[in-house]
Amino acid sequence: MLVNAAVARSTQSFPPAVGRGLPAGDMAPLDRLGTLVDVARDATLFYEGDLADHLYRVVSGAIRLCKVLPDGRRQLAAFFLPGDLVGLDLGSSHSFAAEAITDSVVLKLPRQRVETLVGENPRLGRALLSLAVERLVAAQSQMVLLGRKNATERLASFLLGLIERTGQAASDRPTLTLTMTRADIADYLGLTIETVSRTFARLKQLNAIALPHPQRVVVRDRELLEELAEEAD
Amino acid sequence: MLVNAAVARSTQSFPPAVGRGLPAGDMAPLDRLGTLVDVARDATLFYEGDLADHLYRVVSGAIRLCKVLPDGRRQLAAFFLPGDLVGLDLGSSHSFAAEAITDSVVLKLPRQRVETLVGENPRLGRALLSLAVERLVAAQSQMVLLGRKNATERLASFLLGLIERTGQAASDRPTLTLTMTRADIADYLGLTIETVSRTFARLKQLNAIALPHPQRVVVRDRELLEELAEEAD
DNA sequence: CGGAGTATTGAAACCTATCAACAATTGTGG
DNA sequence: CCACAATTGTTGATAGGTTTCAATACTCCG
Repeated sequence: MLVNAAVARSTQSFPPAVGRGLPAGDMAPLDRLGTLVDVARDATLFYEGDLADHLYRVVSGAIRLCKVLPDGRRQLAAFFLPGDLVGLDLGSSHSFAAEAITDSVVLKLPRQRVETLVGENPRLGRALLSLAVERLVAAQSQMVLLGRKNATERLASFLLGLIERTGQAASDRPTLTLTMTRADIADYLGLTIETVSRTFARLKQLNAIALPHPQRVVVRDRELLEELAEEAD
Repeated sequence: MLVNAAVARSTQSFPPAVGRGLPAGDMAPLDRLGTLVDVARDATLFYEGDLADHLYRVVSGAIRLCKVLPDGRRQLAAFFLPGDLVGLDLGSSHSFAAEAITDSVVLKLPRQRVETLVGENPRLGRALLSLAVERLVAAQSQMVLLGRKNATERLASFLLGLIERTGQAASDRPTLTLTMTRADIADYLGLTIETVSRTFARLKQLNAIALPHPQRVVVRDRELLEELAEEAD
């Protein structure tokens, strides 16, 4: 499951998507420590209930944060892409599990080292606070989606969010590669896989998107997608 | 709307419910600055889109954090009780509005002062980070509720959460006073007022609660309520 | 090429929303 | 303190979107 990867330390820079809000380079000190770890598809970074004694930075691949209810219902709270930090709830017990959606590489940072670093480097502390707040705002916006939006609005919002996060925002006809399955999307949007599938069909029929392949989405009409998403912003 | 209150500074200590997780007294420095402000029922602390240039601490009353979609659908992201901090997303634009549920008093802290204080006092920064993470975890747990739970499970979870937050946890037969209306509860749980009302009736019929008054809930069977809530924890 | 996993599509059931009427509570003024 | 009006909450009947159950198609890979 968790296998040490070829230790390619060096001063490599990770893709964006981290402190998309404010401080960018302030997170850099974190990359100086920690070990690179390979995580196979569907392997677990940490389980719900585990002590949160490590912080992870996604180097490549994709991670899902999820919880399973006693009767098997599942809800995803977030998708993490390269550059993202996983496991901010340091010190407590994880209330969600983290699993690899595809074969991934993560940088694993011991909690203690992180805290030492934060103690020495106030800017890093500030950057982490900004990041946590940013995540909180995103979570609240997902609460609006889950609480009040219908299936079409949910999927449209999801696709628009992916466009933002993957840096396709500038493109006039953004193309997305969905690393996650319909089940993951469904559990993230609070729907079933069947409804997700039907809703993809609806978006296709409305000419908002094309679906040359189940995993490949071509946005044909971004404005329409935005109307369908009913974003308040 | 926003009226300056009698300036009762002093070293009064606010009710708990703040850093319920880890650092408690580390938040204290915040109370040294800022002005007390009266907020009338249904008045607005800040609107969605406003620049977040103040942090608020609830002294008395209750605050709701909410967003309204273009067509009028509303979703609440949080209820804030005495001791809670409102407006953590300092520096950006508020993505949610904050409104008083009842006549309330809040301590209003200018952003700049807060940031200065954080710069001088690393423990405060750490406390704010813990708080933000705690909020994030709560938001994620609310995502499970909104995405996967039915009406009964939602209301049961909501009542149990209130018991925790209001310090009734120890009581064998906790009694809650609901300061918010059915509409607020509905918009927090992603339901309609009718469904909330019917679900209260169901909980009453199951003898999980008694409802001597629409605003007063007596928990008659906490274990049953916990079973009904289907909490994964 | 064939089998496992994944995605799509159809029909029926179910839970919640909607529309509507009524009851209870609160607040106000006489 | 009562009466009325306005607000808030409850309850009923129906409609509707999503889920569930089921069958079929597609994709990936050995």
